[in-house]
Parts: sequence; C-alpha cells; structure tokens
Amino acid sequence: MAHKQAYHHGDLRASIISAATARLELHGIEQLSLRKLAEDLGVSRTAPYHHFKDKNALLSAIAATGFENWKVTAQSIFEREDLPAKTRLTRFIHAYIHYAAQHPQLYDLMFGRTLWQHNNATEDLKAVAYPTFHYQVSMTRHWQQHGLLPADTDALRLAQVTWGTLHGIARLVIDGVYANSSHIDDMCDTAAALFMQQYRGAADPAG
Amino acid sequence: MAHKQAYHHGDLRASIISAATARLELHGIEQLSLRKLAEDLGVSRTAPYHHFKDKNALLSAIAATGFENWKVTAQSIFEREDLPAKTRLTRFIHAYIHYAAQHPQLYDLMFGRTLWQHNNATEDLKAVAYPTFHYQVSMTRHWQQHGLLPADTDALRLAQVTWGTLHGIARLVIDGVYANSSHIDDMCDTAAALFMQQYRGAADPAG
DNA sequence: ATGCAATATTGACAGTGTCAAGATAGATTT
DNA sequence: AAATCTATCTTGACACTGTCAATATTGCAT
Repeated sequence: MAHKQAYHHGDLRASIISAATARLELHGIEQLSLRKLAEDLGVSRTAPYHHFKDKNALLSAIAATGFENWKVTAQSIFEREDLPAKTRLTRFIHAYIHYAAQHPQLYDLMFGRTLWQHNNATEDLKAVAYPTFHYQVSMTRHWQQHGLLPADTDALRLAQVTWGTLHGIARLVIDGVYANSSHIDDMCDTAAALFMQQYRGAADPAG
Repeated sequence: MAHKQAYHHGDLRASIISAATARLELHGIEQLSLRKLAEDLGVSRTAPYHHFKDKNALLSAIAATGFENWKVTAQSIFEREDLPAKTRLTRFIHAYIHYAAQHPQLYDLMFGRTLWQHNNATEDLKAVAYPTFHYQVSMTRHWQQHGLLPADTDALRLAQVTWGTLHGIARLVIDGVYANSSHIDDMCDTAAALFMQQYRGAADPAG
C-alpha cells in the first residue's frame, strides 16, 4: 500500500479513514485530531485536506462505512426467512443494541448530533444513511403485517417510536447515563415484550 | 447585582451560569467557550476558575439547574391526582419530549455523553440527577400497578426501556437525525399507544 | 492596622482546525 | 524526450481553545 517515505503517500485517503476509525474506537471522538492523525501517518498537518474538505468530511466518511456495515448485519437478520418473524424481530433488537455497545464511538458518530445537527453530514453520507432509515420503516411495516406490532398505527410514526426505543436504550448505555451494559440483554427482551404485548401467547405466524 | 467596574464582580458565579445557559441555548455547546463568556461579563479569562474547577464543573452546574426545573415539571404532572392515570401518563410523555424540544442544548447537556461518559459529572450534579432517574423508576412502578404498563416486567428494566423510548425520540428530534419536530405530538401519541397496548378500550381506573 | 483568604489579573503553554503560498512528483500532452 | 498540467504534500501562519503559574487587589476578621 503505502510507499516507504515517498513524497506522495500513495493511498492516504484510505489510510486516514482506517487510522481515524481505529483512533475513534480507541480514544473517542474528543481525542480524534487531524493533526495527531497526520503525525501517526508520517504526513504533514495539512495533507489530509487534499482528501477531505474538512474534519466533517472525514467524520462523514467514517460514519458512511459504519452504515454500510450495519446494513449488512440488519439485512442478514431480517432476511432469514427460515426463522419465525418473532424470533427475527427479537434478534434484530439484540443485534441493534449490541452493535451500538460494541462500537459506541462509531454509533455516536453515525446517529449523533456531531454530523446531523447543523446539516454537517456530507451528501455522500446522506446517500448511505437515509436508505438505512427508510429500511427501518419498511421493516416496521413488515412486522405490522405479521401481527407483531400494532397494525392500527402509521408505519412511519411507529418506526420512529420503535427505532427511538432502540436508539434511546443504545444511547443510555453508550453515553453512560444510567443503564449499565450488563443489563443489555434484559433490556432488549423487555423492549421486545413491550413491542409485542398484543402478540403474547399467540402462535407464531410463519414469514 | 454586579457593581459597575469593581475589581470584584460581586456575583460572578451566578452571572456565569446565567450567561452560559443563555449562550448554550442560543448558540449550542460547541460555541460555549469560557473565554468568550468571561469577555461578555467584562472579566478576565481565568476569573471563572475561581468559581468552577474547570469547564466540566460549569457544565455540571448548568445541567443541575436543568434537572431541578425538569423535576418540578414532571412532578406537577405526576401528582395531579384529579386526572386519570392514563391522561397523566400521556401528558407526561408529551411534556418530556416538549421539554427536550424546547431546550435541546440543555437536554443534551443533562442526558448526553459530555457529562456522563467519562464520569465528568460533578458530585453535585449526580446528587441532583440520580434522584431524577430513580423518580422515573417509581413512576413506572406506579403505572404498572394501575394497569397502564405490563405488570409482569421488572420495574427497573421497564423504566429503562420506557425512558429509553422517550430519550430516543427526544434525541432523534433534537439531534436532527431523522424525525422532524413537527411530528412530535404524533410520535408521543404513538409511544403512548405502544406502551398501553393492553389497556386499549378498558375503562380508566382512578388514581 | 495587620494579616489572611477570596477574588481577579496578566503571561504563558500546548493544543486545535484550517487557510495561503510554495514545493514535488506522477500523468498527460506535445 | 520535453514540456505542461494536476494531484499531492509541505511549511508558515492565524485565530481560537482550556488551563496553569505567578501576581495583584480587595474585603473581612482579627
């Protein structure tokens, strides 16, 4: 990949993203500085600016990779048509919170104010993120149709609320506000039970 | 309050908190700098350090006032014993999200990673915040006992999940991730319906 | 009045993101 | 092969940030 000490790094953009992701997961976003990053890569302070317009652009690129990875995981659960719908929904809930708990800094970047608050997100990031959000809605609609979630509610609103539940639990855990990470699975099961109150005791429909 | 141009400000600590809160709500936490704050108050850069150990201590103090205000609002709803329990729970949900939507920056400070992640919160703040968290649990237990929330679930876990739902919706709204603030009331009603699925159509018990 | 503690000040340091101007090297055209 | 173009990288600089150390001023208690 990278040459020894050439004037041109060779693959600086990818190297920056990878080093930044590593630093992010390890030390948190507060410690993620472009200058330190450049130093780690043996490159001048301003070199990254030839590959990213500014820090936000780099953060957006990191978040984008996170969305791509997450979508693979989500789909691999949602599309397991051999499993009962109820199992899939429960698994999805657990997977969501565990993803957040295992990549707290990345999750914060993907779903936090840093990128979304002042429209800081790059167009590239939006192009990856928005479909993920919409995917959440279509999953919700699917679960409504299979009787797992209340059917007499607008799918978009219900998706916002159920996603909000997962998001909120994830945030409470990763931000260290109140919940403890040792309670994760209990909370997931509780959330699943709350979602599927109607469904209790009924037979599990296929699909 | 403040003297004209005296060497000693007179009431600097309170002035800082008030100015900082105003700046926070107006420009966001990213723009909240101790130096600008000092300049606004006509005081040197390091003067605030005689009243707050560091920036975290100031932020903790601001958050603490937020918790005090919120607890008043929450209690004023919860203790309205003249209203049916279902109404109170619904009102509580709306009040929670509206509080967050009306004080987005303050909410972020109160319930965000800035103060809670690396144990940055002051002991003073914890002394105010933790009771608020526990209050949430006792409200949940109360609503379980009145049949509004599933009774066969551990109150602590259920509180974490229901609070998580509100927290998640609040964050999605104030962080500008997906939900739009014009959908707030719809989302609150959807959340209320999700919580009280069992309860549908049943008569509203008093208390 | 004297001394002490609270409060405020200037100076300094290390750190940040990012712009401007110039250097280098690889690719493209002539 | 030579010249030019363009992507890439560099140093220098600026305006910020939080915070420490040393110093000055003031009000209060003795």
